[in-house]
Amino acid sequence: MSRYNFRESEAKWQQRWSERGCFDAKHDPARPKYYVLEMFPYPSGKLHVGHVRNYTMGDLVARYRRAQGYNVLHPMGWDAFGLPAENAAIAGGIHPAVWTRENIATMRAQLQRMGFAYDWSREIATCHPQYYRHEQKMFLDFLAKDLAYRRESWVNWDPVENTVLANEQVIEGCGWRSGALVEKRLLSQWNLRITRYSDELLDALKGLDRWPERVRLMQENWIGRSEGARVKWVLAGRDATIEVFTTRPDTLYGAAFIALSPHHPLSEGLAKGDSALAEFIAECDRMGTSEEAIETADKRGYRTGIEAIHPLDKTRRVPVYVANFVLMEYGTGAIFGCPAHDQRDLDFARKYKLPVVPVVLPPKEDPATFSISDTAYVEDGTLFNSSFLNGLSVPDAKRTVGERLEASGAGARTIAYRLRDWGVSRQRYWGCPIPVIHCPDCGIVPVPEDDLPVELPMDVDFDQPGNPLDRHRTWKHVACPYCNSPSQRETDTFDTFFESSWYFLRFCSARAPVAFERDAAQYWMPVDQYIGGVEHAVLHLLYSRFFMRALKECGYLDLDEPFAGLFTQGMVCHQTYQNTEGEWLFPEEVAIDPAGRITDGSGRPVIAGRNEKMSKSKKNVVGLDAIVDTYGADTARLYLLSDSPPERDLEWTEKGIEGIWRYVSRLWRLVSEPPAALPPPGTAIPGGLSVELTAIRRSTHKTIAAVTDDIDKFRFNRAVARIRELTNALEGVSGDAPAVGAVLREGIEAATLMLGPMMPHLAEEMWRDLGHTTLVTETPWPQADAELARDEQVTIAVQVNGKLRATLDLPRDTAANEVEEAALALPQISRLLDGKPPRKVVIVPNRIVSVVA
RNA sequence: GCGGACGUGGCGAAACGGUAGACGCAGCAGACUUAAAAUCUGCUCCUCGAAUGAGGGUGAGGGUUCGAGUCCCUCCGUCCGCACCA
Repeated sequence: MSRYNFRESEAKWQQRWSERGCFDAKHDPARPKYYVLEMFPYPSGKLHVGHVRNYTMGDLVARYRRAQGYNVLHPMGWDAFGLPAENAAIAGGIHPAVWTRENIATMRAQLQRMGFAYDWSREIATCHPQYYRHEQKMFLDFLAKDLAYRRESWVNWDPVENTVLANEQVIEGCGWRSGALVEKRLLSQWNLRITRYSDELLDALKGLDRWPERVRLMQENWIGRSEGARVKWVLAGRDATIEVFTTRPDTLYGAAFIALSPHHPLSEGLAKGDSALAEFIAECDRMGTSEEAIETADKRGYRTGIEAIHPLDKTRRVPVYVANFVLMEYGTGAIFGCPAHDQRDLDFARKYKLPVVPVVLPPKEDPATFSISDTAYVEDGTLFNSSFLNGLSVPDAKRTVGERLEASGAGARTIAYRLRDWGVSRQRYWGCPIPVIHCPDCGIVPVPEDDLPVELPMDVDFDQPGNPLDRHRTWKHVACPYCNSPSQRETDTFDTFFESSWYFLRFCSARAPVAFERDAAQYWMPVDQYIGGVEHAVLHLLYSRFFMRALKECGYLDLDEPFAGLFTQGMVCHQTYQNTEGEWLFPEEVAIDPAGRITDGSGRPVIAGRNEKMSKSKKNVVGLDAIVDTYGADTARLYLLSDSPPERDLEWTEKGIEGIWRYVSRLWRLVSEPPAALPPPGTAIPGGLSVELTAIRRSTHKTIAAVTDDIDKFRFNRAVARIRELTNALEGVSGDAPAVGAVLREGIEAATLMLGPMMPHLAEEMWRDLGHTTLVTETPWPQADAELARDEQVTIAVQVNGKLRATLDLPRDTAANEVEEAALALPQISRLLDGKPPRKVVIVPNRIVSVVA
């Protein structure tokens, strides 16, 4: 029995595809295009099987769409700037550029071994000056349109590493590497004005009907639109006002206090003459911003002694507090508290013994007796204790009070967003330099376009903590391009999400002297199918949507949304193992001894832990190279597609991959030793087939229709199951008549073509063995013949009182009265009816007869 | 606290409101082997039964329907996102 030699075969077909340029995308407006993209990887080292699941899905889509006649763009590149490269430099003395280049070479070779249908002529690496020069230009354009600006903001500062940390890099208030307690620091940082598009980004989510509902919801919550009002409160005895933001202007008559953020200008002003307040503010700053710090901290306030005059009733006054729970970054940095109808305000009021006056009466409550105890009432009701608002519902009261505030100039209805502008400055070396110069005379000036790119210097050292650009002897010292005074370059670099916010545009014309050619982008964009992890739901996926709008405003192109279709795939998981000391073990270090115990190979016991996402730190990774060496790329690909629905997590098991390998061998045997002799390609199938052969043909055409539908709907696991059903049936075909071979050939060819996007190498090998000289890669997707797929005989279920009692084989589309007659005549049915006529009979054509006794 | 998703055999999972468990993994039995591996064939939701068969079964409870894994309500559990957002 011959065995499929995947080693030879996979290398051979990869070479054929590459020589023929099968996957090079050509700009051709006459043809319908299809842009498939998987989120490009960070070149972290080596790929493990967990990494390649989404590339396998993307490749399936790309090859499938190509077979359907689309002009497919399917590129690959490298998100090549980032912290791990610098860490490698610090730890191993290797330059980040070298480390990154080597990793890219390794990972590119791994992807090529998998046989992915990428257009490698469009490969990009974001750390290349020919890439990042364009985003420096974009930044200058953003500056000109006021989409980029510099502002002081509070950041996470690691005092040991002397650098800013992202929120994700702060673990329980400490730096993830140094372990040092992270401080809040006020630093001058570049920001991108994403908030200019808050409303647009929110509204356009509705149109993204091929995005997962979950991701749209996450973005919606992240943008966090709240309708409310700004209300001005005049301070008694002072020539000043406080503006608060509220979503409940209807409860204004229930106001019991004003609370200011510790960073509110008024708080800071007052603190200058009030050392106790200054101390209170300092204490608030010391409080961490971690989840548990917020969870456990009490709501504390400092009473300033100032009173504010009620905007709707000049005779009423409320005390002004500075409170630790009020955020300067949201709304106006000041609130009014209505204890009766907000739980947090109620807790604060009880603590500081402030009055609790209900102003919304719940239905069926008596206004004379209704009072608030320890739970605020937040539902709808009828306004009372509220002057001109009395008797109104909450929505009506909101509108009425809004109109009144606007008429008197004391406030206005407005909308607040949770979304903040995007801080893009990083005190890092391995990133794109921010193209500005600090001149003592001209201030901060942009680098002239002709001087771009501002390239990273290569001669840097990582001996000391902090940003090497800052310490570089010459790089940062330049003359001001406008007045020639000695000046300094900005030494911060961009957040690496800057690069990934537009790389999909670069792929449209990857070697263009501009960021991207407008024509190419207008043809290829938007990405028709984007595939990646859900962890980017509000980061990369939101930034990219913002970039499209910002680039449109700067005249780069005329499109809003980058990704028309989005699919978020599940993770690949594997069992974890720990020894008794709690150290993690790689799967290959673990063995099962004859007694069935799990050991570490030298006999010491090992504890099998949870099934978790493959990660280096828990060592539950399966190397890609080892799998491809043992089973081949196609086997790995089919396993990743077949075992779980694509959106769900997949458990990688040795048994599972072995099962796929057995299937690969069976497929190989199906063509190399078919159960009946096959006629040459193109042999017509004779008429007058036997019942058995008709059934085989029907399976073939049904399978084509079902698999096509399944792939369209991203149900890859089901598509694989259908193909297996078909090949199982084909294995059972036998006979000597010429029609047998012809029908068998039709089935095997269809299966081969359908397997093409999943197991491209094996499919090519099978196709050639079937006698074809063409490539599967260049062969159209098979077409189902609806006529041939239709059943002539159907099995109809017969229920009595909802319970299945019998089945009935009848010709398709048998008349209802005949079906009913046949069903009632069945002995099992007539026995149950006991001679009485049924009360009711429901007939669903070709499916079911439901008898009510 | 707010928002969302999910709950089906030993396991991964299928199932336009219409025969629950397709397809596969694991397991059991058999064939081929001196033997093992590989391969092939059959069985495999639970209970009763030698068997035709009968009864039960999709986290729990209720409802709608001729008919509910699927739709509606209540509850339990798991997972995810956001979280002092006024």
